Amino acid sequence: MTKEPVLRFTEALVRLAHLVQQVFVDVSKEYELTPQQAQLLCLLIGGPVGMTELTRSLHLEKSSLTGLVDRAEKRGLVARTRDSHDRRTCRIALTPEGERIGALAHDGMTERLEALARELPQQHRDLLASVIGEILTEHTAQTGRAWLPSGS
Amino acid sequence: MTKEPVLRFTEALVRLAHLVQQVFVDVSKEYELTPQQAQLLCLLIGGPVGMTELTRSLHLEKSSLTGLVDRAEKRGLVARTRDSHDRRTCRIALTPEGERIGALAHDGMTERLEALARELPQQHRDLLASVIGEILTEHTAQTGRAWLPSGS
DNA sequence: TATTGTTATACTCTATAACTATA
DNA sequence: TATAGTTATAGAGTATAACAATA
Repeated sequence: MTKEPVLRFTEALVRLAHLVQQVFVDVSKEYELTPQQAQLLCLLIGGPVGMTELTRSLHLEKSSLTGLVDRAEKRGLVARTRDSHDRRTCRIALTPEGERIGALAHDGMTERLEALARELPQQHRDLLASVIGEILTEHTAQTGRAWLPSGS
Repeated sequence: MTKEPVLRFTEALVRLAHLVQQVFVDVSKEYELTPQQAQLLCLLIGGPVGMTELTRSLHLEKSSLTGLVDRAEKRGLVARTRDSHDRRTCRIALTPEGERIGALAHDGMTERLEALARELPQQHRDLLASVIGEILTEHTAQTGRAWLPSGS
């Protein structure tokens, strides 16, 4: 028999999500990014991504993404590249500055999230990651890209 | 020895948070609420709360909260009440309609989050809640209020 | 003076609908 | 015609700074 947890399962999930979100917001602010911009940068760390794929990853309408990319481009963080045979499409790539800030933000968040669990025995940490993994493999697409949000 | 998890700990946290957030967004939309309005309603289910306490719970500046409450009030979901001896303060309470929608949204989210784990053995679910509880008790204030976001 | 909350302003984020360019 | 992306527009969310009312 397992000990009855203090928190209900759903409440634990919601509160954990809020905590992670707050880390995201705080670290983004440190680098003068909005959380959405930080998420975009983290998503692009693995290499350029097309607009359509980004709308799916970020769960955004294409026009919303256009605006997000516009503002990130104006700040010199990303650039649109047209290197495909289909001249309608474009791919979004990090600029050197975007690469730098994106890496800093990513590392900052990783550090802060690790810190959340610094009192946790390694065994519990692995357990948590494993069980979360069970949930995620059922409910999110596999893309291999780090920090891809939930959706397909 | 514990089996090495498939996901790194921080990546598991981030992706889980995105998944929960998406549930929040989806369910809110079902009831024609913004996620922020839904969060506000859920927070008020336990009873009226003052503006200052709300800014802390929601991690918002007071002016941002004024706008959020204004819009929720205009939709008939909440009402400002001035029942204190200090006539500067006000408390935000759910209207009957807000109570109704808030309960529906809360239950909808609970249901959807439970569904995420329906393939998980109860033992794993309890384990997850326990370990998350360990993290939360260290990093969030105790208020006893359901679905309070991370902060104090 | 200090605190509580609002107002004014500016910007970001988001969606819907209409549009342009390419396929 | 269909698809990829942009533009136009409207509304929500957020922060900073200045303000009003109360303590």
